Amino acid sequence: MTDSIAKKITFTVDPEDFVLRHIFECGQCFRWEPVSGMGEEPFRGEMNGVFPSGTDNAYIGIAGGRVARVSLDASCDAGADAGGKEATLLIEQLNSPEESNDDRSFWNNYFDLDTDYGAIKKSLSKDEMIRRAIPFGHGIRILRQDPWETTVSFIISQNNNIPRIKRNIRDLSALAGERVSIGSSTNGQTEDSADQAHKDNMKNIAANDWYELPSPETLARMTVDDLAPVRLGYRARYLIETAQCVCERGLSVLYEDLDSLCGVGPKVASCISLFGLGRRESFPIDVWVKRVMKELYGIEKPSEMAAFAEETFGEYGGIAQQYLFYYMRELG
DNA sequence: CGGCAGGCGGTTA
DNA sequence: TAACCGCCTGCC
Repeated sequence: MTDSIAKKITFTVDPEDFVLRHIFECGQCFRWEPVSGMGEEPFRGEMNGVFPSGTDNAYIGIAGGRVARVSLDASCDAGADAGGKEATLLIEQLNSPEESNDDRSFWNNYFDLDTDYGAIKKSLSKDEMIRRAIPFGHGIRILRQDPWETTVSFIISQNNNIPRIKRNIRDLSALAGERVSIGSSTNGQTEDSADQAHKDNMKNIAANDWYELPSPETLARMTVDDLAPVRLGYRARYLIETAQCVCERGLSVLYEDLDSLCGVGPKVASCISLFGLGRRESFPIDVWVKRVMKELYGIEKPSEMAAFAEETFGEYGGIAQQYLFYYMRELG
């Protein structure tokens, strides 16, 4: 990474409520990868969520058209008051979108830094299971992601695994998205598919450059054949049809409207609401949650889980879901 | 080789 | 409305 062109933005955060690994590895986002220490070239290989030893506090990724390296310095100590710890969140941003005049407010919003997670944890701790789950994922925060990106991401996520979801999103962006200009990158274009050659070519592009997700307008004009190199499987048609709907009607904020999109059912609509629309009460029910609900609360019927979550977790259902997820993951 | 992965669409009772 | 099945793909 070329330090000279990076814009540095810092925030003071409470490390108890802010852990990059918890934020980026919980399955809410798919465009961040762990990178090794200061000053080194970022490594963006297929990590499958595994960290190189000792380098779990820096990530590189893209959000809101901004490519950035994000790190947290853990070397901090208590302030004079209240015994609260502090850490510095450092964002080294490599580019700025054309019309952006306030990158700082973008990241402040993206990481939802005005929300007091300590208070949320306290509220959720009224439930004994959540109280026990929190230590395993205490630094989670629900990011405020772009609704369209969230929609695309979670349509792709169905019946899929995280490494491939990440790869699909990256390849889709490389194939059809706008290249992000960060000053020193190579140029590359591909058109038709001699399959293997195209695949290799695209891998090279994706490895060296950053691309934004294609817009609804771009995707709506594409065909399943156009998207074949990305190897989305049956999800390609879902994406195109959804893009066409969004172009015609806009992306609704209503759950019922989201649910009616092609390739979007209850789980994906809940994820869009939670991760893309800031609806913290939204409680996505996936296979992991079903296991948790059975193991910890003895609820076996999926049809009863939403109501249970609403009663038990209320306005913070989505955040409770994240703590439970980490709890379950740790316990295996 | 079959099983499976952070669901959904479509079809049946 | 609940239960079932097939699905692209990649990895084990």
